[in-house]
Amino acid sequence: MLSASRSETEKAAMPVQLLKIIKGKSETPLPSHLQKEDLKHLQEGFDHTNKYFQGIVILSYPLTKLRDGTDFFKVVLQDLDNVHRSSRINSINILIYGKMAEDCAKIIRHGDTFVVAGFKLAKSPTARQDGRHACHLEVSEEAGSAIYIYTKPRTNAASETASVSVAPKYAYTPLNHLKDGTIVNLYGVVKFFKPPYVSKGTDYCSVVTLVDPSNVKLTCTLFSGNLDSLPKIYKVGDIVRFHRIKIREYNGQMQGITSVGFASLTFDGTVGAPVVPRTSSKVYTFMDEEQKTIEELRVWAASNLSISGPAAKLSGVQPMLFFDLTCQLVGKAKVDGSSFLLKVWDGTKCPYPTWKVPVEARDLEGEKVLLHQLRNLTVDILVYDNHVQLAKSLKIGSFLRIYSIHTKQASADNEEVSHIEFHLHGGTCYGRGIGVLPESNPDVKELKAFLESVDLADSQMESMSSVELDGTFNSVTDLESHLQRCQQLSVTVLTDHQDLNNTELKTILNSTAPQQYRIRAKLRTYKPQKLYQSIKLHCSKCNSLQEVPDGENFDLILQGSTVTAPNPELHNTSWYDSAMWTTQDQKQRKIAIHFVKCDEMLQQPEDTLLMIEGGTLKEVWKLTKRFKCVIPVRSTKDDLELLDLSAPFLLQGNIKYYGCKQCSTPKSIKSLSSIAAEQRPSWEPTEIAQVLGIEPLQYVFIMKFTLVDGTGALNAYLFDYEKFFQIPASEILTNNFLQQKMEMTMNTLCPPGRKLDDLPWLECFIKSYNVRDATKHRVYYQIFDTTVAEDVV
DNA sequence: TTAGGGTTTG
Repeated sequence: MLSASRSETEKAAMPVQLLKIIKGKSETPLPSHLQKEDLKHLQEGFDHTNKYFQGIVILSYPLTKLRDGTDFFKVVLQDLDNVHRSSRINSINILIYGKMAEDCAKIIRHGDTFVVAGFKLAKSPTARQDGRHACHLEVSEEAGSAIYIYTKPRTNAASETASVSVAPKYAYTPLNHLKDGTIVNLYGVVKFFKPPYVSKGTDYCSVVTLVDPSNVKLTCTLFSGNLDSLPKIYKVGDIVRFHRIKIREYNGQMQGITSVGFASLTFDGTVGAPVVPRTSSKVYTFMDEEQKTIEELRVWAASNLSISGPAAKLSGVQPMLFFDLTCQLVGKAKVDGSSFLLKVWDGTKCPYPTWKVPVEARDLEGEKVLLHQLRNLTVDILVYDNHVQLAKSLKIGSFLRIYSIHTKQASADNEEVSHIEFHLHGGTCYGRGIGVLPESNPDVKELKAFLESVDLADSQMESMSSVELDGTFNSVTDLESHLQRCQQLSVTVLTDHQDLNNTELKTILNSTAPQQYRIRAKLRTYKPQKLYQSIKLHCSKCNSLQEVPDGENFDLILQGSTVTAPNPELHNTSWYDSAMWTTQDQKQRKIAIHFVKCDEMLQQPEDTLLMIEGGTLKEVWKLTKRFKCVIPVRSTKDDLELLDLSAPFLLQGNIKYYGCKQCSTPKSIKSLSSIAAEQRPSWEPTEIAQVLGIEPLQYVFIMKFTLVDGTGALNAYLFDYEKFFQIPASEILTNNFLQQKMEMTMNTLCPPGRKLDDLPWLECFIKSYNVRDATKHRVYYQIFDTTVAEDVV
């Protein structure tokens, strides 16, 4: 009986799902706009928009149907925060209607933590009899409610005996085990995608190619009449979970296609980013196992998926290329039957004159004042054919990613100089299309912050490339002569091997690896174009690479650590003095700072290492300005300990030092006392890491250079801590001057908008090496013993 | 049904 209802559950396309819980705390955060509401505030007349109520399931009733056939499910939640208070009333009835009732009934279990948002509050007709809260909460999908259920991992045995229902346990098929004619659940890393577009039939279509650690590719063709139910993929590297996708053989290869009940979750593929699913489902399962899968796929993808294409800014565009642009829509206008105009900006200025598509003023939608203010920063993008319908529906002010825009150099008869045109051609090759990004997207947040910082007075200047603004070049003529010089001499030099002769790229490409060569070539293009994206963290022990975590992530970890108050028993020891205070605000946060003594003496602030508990990001940051080193810690019962290794284990100056999660075995904080015993400790990060059992990660530039020399083209990787650019990779993220310097260097090595003939030469030393796995063998190239020429930097 | 990845030619 039970097993029958279970298979029914799985067939019924029912994503009822659970979020995971660890150490009593959910790791999957609720949407940030939601705020917790106390039981006592659940009263008529209060505004409950953007509020959620959370309680423990203490009772649930069988799923029933109302007279009109609607499913109905009632649960009772207890507010744990109120259990020990004087108020007698600490439970409330929740009435659930429709599909949500059915979904919840299937997975809910006594003791689960139940979160409800978007509820309607009404007088409870049974309050007198049941002694519960005077109001009840009504929830349904139609009312826009959302339910999140946090559950502890349940064993199969537990679910077999669960009295209410059985949580569906999904099995996921690796991509190398897919069989024709089956319907499966799977995970994959997005290798390629076409954002949803209007098909020639009745539906939207999105094509997605996935890979997984089996190294097998699967291209899926997804259809839906509802744009929202297609996966919300924003970039290559995103991770998806598909439920109930049908597998078919097509042209000798497996292919995925939507089947009844298809559902998807999409996750940011960045290592260390919060694991928050993007989905249109209000209710879905998500447990420990799933989170682990995402984290593993991220790590796998970081070292196995090629770095995503250039995410160019308008300031970095070159003629005759295709690129993706993240931007904001400022205006739009109809042009003719087969094309439509979008006016967008990203806060930077295109270094070339850009074309303006003539349209009737009355056809132009958008705020006139803003369109005028931004006239020198917006560009006109003409979209064609199948993209017109979607473009028409876009809202002014929304944030877009336009994929595979084509830049074309052209000149009108009445123009002396050529201009650059932006086209989004018809068709969907290479993922060409338009995607709308939500405001919660990290790239949008970054763009918004940048747009807000743009000084419109500056943008009125006729030309604003970073090179000219830098002040090094006083005029365009200076820049020209500088570049001319670069065309004769090499812009890079070898630091060794000067006696070797050059080898043509063609010869290298036809040779076996491993070997080393001296080459003379031009840098046709490079990735990533956003230079800060070239900075990664490298573990020299396990050789892994990871993204540099963002400040937001650190802030969250710090916030999480304030849950544990400093333990006064650990204060004032032989090797540190402690100070503790409580903030005066509502939160009454406790902060403790432990000043490490050297040779039993306190040092000058600029020589002092301190440990902090309960601090905010801002406080930690301020301390780094005044003290030599800051180590964020938290109290345990009998010792201080480092925070999670997703946070820096040490901050020194502007630099955050991270440890490798895989290779570190954190030791007791007491180990630091061995350095503190020295008379004048230098507090070297490597030494601190060593005594704390941390394998430090090093900041490194990773770039892919496409080099050409007339005989061939090859991609060579640059893996550089400092030597090539003569800029320490560890410092560039926090130093504007160094960022400008690096941008200028790249503009010299590969000046934007130049024909191949006009590019400067680079002298490089490269080595080839083999990379083999079960199915493939490839030869890679890496640049080494090379540096940017002195008069370039 | 639609599309089935591998740039338009405005």
